[in-house]
Amino acid sequence: MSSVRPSNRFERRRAETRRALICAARELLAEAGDASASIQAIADRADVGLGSFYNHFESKAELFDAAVADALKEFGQVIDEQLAGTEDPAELMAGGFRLVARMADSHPELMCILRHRGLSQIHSDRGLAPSVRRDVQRGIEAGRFAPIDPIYALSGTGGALLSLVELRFSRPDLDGEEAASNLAEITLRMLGVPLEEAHEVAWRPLPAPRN
Amino acid sequence: MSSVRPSNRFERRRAETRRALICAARELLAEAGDASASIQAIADRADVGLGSFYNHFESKAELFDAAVADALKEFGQVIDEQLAGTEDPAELMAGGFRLVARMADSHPELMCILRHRGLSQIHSDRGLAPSVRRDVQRGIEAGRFAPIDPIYALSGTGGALLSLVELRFSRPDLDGEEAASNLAEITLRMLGVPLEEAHEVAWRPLPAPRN
DNA sequence: ATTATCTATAGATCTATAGATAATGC
DNA sequence: ATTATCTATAGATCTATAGATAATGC
Repeated sequence: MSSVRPSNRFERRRAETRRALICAARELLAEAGDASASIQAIADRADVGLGSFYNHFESKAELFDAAVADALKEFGQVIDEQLAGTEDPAELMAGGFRLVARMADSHPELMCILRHRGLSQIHSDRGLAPSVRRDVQRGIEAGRFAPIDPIYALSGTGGALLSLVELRFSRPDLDGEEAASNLAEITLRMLGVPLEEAHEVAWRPLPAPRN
Repeated sequence: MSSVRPSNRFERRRAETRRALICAARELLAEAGDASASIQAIADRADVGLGSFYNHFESKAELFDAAVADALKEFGQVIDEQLAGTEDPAELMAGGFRLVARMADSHPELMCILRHRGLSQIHSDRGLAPSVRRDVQRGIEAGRFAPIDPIYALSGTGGALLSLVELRFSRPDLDGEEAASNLAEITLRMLGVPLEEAHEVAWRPLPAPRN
């Protein structure tokens, strides 16, 4: 799964073309909110000949799927990295919500894609889902969360997270930090964390961002 | 807002053409999951001349927006009708979740549209949002739910509901009733309903469906 | 020699309109 | 007479490919 460093210049050049196409697709996906850009427009944005597209992808859908997967992967990496030092599953969950709200400002392209494609990826094995599933499992085992089939916990938390993303875009007038803590708080309740505890964790100061 | 009964045959014919176009758009939207159908294909499906499209809509997006609004309106009506006799806000909320899960089987077209377009409509003033907002408000006033700004309650419950819809489609192997009750239960917790009470309400027998 | 990329283009598809036709109001 | 609908089509756009060009491996 991990991308091996291409051995020779041919493969590097090929990989670079592919990367440029995926990057262009991510941009256009975020700008339009859908996959309506023409292949010509994608190739132009990637500064790549039209014919090259067909060297890498059989259809536009295939490229956009790859672009979404790429964006979700980066999304998961950013969050995981920022929360690497946190152990408590409840704090991890709340931290995730609050970092996502901030990413609406710092990584708008990523958040636009999540907003439009996230729902169908809630149970995907890429992006944030595996981490969330693991944290839920851990929280239940530690008695921090009430016992529940993780698939429902994942659905509930994922849905709440996506609605937070939507809220950040559709209501930019609202305070992002406040929205994130509020939604984090009620999501912790959803997982069975007592009311006072959920409140405390969701509004606790965040660990300082890494580099 | 309510559609007045057209007075003469001209207006009825015009309304019928518009209705056929919206109906066709709903079908194609549900089938493809996006707005990629051509205007020609829409007109064909509606059994209407291509030129007629431009008598009613300026662009494809305008028609699809109208189709989504139409679907959401019907969605709200179906749910409201089925839950007309229920008073308790917690029971209303749980009932909504469970009816939506059933509608994945009984109204698949409606649910497909909700699945792909619902997130952006969470705070809309059409569809189910106004009813949910009202029920949340009532539940807080009655002390059934913990106090919270309704916009966050709406975000959280809406997100959980949409993830239930997604789950019904992406995992048809799961028991729909069980999924609905589980997600209803944790959503009630989210609103501050005590654990045992949330469980009881979410698994309580539903009122018999009305004709 | 091999392989990726690029340019040019054929053919398909789509949008939007013009002008003809059919149905209704008054 | 008026208005909605329908048919036919011009022009734009898009997809996919064929063949030429450029870069690298061995």
